[in-house]
Amino acid sequence: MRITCKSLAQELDLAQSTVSMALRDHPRISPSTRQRVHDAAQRLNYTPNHIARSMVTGRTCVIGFPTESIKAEHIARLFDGAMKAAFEAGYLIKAIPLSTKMTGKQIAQCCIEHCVCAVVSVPMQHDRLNDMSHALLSHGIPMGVMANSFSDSLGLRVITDDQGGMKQAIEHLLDMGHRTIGYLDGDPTTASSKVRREGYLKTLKDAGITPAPQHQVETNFDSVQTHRAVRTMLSSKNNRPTAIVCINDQTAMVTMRTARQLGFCVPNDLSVIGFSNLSMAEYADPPLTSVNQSWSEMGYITTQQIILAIETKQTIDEQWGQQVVMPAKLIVRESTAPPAFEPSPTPAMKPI
Amino acid sequence: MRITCKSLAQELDLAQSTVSMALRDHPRISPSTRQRVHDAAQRLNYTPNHIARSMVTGRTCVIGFPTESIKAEHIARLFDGAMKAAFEAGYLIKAIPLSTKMTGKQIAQCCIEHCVCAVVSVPMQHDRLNDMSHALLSHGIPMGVMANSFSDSLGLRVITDDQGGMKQAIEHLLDMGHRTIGYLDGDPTTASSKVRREGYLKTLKDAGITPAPQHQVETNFDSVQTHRAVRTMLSSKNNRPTAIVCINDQTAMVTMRTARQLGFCVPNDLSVIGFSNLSMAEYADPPLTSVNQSWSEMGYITTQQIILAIETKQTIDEQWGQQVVMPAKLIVRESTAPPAFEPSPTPAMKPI
DNA sequence: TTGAAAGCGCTAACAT
DNA sequence: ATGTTAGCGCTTTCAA
Repeated sequence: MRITCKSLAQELDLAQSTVSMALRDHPRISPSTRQRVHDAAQRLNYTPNHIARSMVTGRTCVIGFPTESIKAEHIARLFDGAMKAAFEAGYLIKAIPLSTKMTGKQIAQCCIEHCVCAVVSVPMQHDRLNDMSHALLSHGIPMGVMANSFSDSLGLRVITDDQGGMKQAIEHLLDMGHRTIGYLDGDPTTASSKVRREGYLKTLKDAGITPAPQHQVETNFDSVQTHRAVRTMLSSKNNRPTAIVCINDQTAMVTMRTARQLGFCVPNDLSVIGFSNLSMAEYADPPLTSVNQSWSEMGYITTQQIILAIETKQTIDEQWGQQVVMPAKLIVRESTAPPAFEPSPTPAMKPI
Repeated sequence: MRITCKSLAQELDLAQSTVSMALRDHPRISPSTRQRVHDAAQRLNYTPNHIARSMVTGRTCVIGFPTESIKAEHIARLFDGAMKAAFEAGYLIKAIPLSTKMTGKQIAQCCIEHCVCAVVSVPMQHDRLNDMSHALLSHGIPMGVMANSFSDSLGLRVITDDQGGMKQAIEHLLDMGHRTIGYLDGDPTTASSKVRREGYLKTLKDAGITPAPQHQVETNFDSVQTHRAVRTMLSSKNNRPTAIVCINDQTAMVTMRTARQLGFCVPNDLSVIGFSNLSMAEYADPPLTSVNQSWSEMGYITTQQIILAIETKQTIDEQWGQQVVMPAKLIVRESTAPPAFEPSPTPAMKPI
């Protein structure tokens, strides 16, 4: 059924090893033989068997991508970048589906079973990542972590400059004249939340502003909590923010919707900024100003670097603790504008 | 370095084949030996080598998922579903990145090289799909096609009931009293476009309504063209639609934004319906009524069925032309409402 | 320049 | 109930 080196060799009355080498253009095969082999391969529709090759070389040219889901846009983009970097280097990505209960060690085990040359990981809890990293490295399998802002080092890390991104967002608002800037956090225990909030606080501090505690609210990434938080902030008669910066785009979308329900016009009465620049930012009304994170590029760079590490046979010590910081960039759209010159009177609140 | 059956066998002074069978709980290995082997495997941290297994069984338990990109939400969801179905059956998904120039035959070649047991394909041009399908099937590799509405059969197809979905959308509007319903198409040459438009026309016809030609516009999935089309439709003094149904959610988002720019209130002055129910529909303002396509489920079912085909060794004839139709379901949110009782006067158009 | 042989880690047929 | 052997398709010595 399937044409193999062996069947080609029989066909051409050559040794199987000769065929194998000819197909890979090994210099010690004469040009004429090489040509004959190539012709026959073409004619008989020979397809190399990468599995068999892996068997002997011990290298599969496959990168594992463990994740619980790939639905979320940022994960899909990481995967996309990883897939492209892999492809360019002659590698392929195998998705390793995870259940929430799997430990880091089990994930590593799973990757090892499937003979991946390396692993690139989406952000996950610190302990899990740490366990996985150690289990993997003890088998000599390098790991890269994408978009995970933890400060201690595990293998290669490629992250977004969260703090710098937040700084741009705040400075954009400051430049336009905003002085009362609210902040909607998600889950403040995550690493990127911490770093972003630091960016928010530090940039304001450098401008001589200390935000009121009631203007910094945790939403737990929940629409209802976000809605309530925005409503509370905007109801303040004498100290309402003229802008709200959000931990992500979903939160920003809910913020814009809530503001409009309350009779505020975005951006004239309230500026809103998101974080991540998901595709919905572009389609929002008004289009959402958001801090772009280069998800695809993070996937791409991580994979590229990890392949480099494999191919140059870097030792684990050499990879350990490497870090690449991808710049974040504020994409200014139409959800931000200078605050009204005179603090606009709070519009009549509509009931909800 | 890596513990193998062989090294375990040496350790336990058993035959390598005994170890192999014990690990897989073959009944003919005595319970005591089996236990010894399992204990040692546990202790020495043995990890099976799936590549080696594939080598001898000839089955890799890997499904190929060829695609140019995985960024788009619908593709990511198909992948997610496929990944989960695969996992449950002990399979894994390998992403096969495609460049736009690859022919169907080349794609098949690539899948074959990487020794996939089966292929699940995202929607693509008919000829490409057809070539791929034939090349694959000639090697005995079954293929499933997800979300591709072409009418001729290639392997297994799992599609959305596009026409039924569109019918629900139109009936929802008719039930609320709409009689002038615009339609924004994308690229009418694609199969799903055709089927959806048929759903639109047929449902209206059954209600005794023939839509005006100027209310059916092709946007080519372009924001600028969509904007222009909406503006034109809504400028009509005496025959403007009270609702617009769109080929996808992005088009619907632009429609809502354009309507608002023109001073129309969605849904009171204009109802808007999208198609696909991407996550942005939920975050839109107002939240977008949209026809849900079960992307994950399509990926899941396709993969499940194709694995079934592999494992029951279905002949190609048996798979050929199988089709599963997934129901579409209108998700009613807040972008649709009954039309104003008296045709509302066209609001003063704002300049753009 | 080419052929022969070994072996990657595993499974499965056959032998004991 | 366990051991021995062959072989999956390929790469890589080592011989000729």
